[in-house]
Amino acid sequence: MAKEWAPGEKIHSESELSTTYKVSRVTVRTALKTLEYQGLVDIRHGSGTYVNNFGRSIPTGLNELRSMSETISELGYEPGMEYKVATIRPATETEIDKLRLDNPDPVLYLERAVLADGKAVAFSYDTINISSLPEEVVEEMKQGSVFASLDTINSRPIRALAEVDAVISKEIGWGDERPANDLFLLLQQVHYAGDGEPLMYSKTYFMEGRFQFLILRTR
Amino acid sequence: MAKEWAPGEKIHSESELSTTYKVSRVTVRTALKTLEYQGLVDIRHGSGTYVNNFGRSIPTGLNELRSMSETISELGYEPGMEYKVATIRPATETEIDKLRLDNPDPVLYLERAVLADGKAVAFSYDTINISSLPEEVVEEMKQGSVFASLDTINSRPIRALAEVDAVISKEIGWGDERPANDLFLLLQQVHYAGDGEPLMYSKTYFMEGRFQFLILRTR
DNA sequence: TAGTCAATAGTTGTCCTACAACTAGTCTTG
DNA sequence: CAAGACTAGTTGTAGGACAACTATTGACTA
Repeated sequence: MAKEWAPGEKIHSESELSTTYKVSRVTVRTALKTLEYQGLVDIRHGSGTYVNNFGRSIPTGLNELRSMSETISELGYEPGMEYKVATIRPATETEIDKLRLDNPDPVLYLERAVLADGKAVAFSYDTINISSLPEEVVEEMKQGSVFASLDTINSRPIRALAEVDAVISKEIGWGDERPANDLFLLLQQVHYAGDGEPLMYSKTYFMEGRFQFLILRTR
Repeated sequence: MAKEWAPGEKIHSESELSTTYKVSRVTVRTALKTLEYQGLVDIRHGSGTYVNNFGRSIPTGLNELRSMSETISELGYEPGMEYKVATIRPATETEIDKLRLDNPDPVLYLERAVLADGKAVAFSYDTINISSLPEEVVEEMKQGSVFASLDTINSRPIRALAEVDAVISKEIGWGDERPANDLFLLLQQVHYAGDGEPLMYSKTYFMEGRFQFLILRTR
């Protein structure tokens, strides 16, 4: 369904949409419900469906799960990654907990700088649960995009639970692009696969000001 | 509908739920769809609906729009507010923009400390659009909960667009409960009413560590 | 025996028709 | 002029049917 009713007003009725798009009203309804959950429209009983006033001005927010690279390229920058560490080592206690492992199984640990147009915008410390991944995919992840590699075996994460914190630390990041005030916004999150298994535990430290974090909150 | 299928497994079929709860399958479907959007269940075509593995462990996150008081009391603390400033004054330029006003109309400006069990957890700087609010409600807001007052005239915000930042500043907050490191997590948000009109523009500075910010991200 | 394939029962997705519940404007009436 | 009744339009729910898909079972084959 295309984005044709752009402004902030009422759109056609469900029955009308149903006939023009040649699908049942039920299908139209579920589609509109989806838009409502995304905060794009407002469905009012007995009245109609209205495009929300901010509408197009919603940039991609934290609610939508995207890889860093995707987000960056969508914002119009050239995404990149600079690998500092990429090793396979036993899981630490926190990682065993977060990734729901039983023992200190081997995990893939990455330290990377996230680049936009060649400039670092964040430093990322990621731990990937490789217990159920084929060898070649793991090798691939040591160099390329983690999400892209997971895509090839069709097990991209579909859900993530993230915690946000403000952090001051001299220990975070490297190179001469570190912020002078040691100030970061920490996004600490666990990514889950479709079957509910934890795939990745990552701590990403964003340099304040180089990134905008938006959240759509609804009742 | 109660939370009776707690574990991480398959729940009854839609038709079954439909008969037991004596509602149509359409209604059951929309309810399940809601749960799916909230990340609680996973609906698989041809197979069934499954309770997601983390299930009950999801605490109330930023995705859900709640008043500070509600959130605090849900976490088991006694909510409170300490008013420092409560005046009606002309809107500043930023406020005109955020609240979509035309002129420097009068707005209600509040500076408050958010308390949990009597201890400050955040400092809030709020600007409320009073152009379409009755006088007595505005008076009420100068002392009580803003959300509660809006409830009485049935115009509680149903949506908010929030931006998160990490902030270091000596200018934020007051009293001897200020953090020593001047570190805050800033939640800068505009609240919208059901008709899409902006109701409130607020900047809330949370003292790092006294609050947990969770976000559920889905595809 | 082991492996492959076909059949099948169960489940979610969509469709159709009908009606209930609600909204907002129009018209009537005092 | 104001208040209430009326009404056309819209969303919400109901029930029954079938399509599309999944996972298991059982039969057949190598």
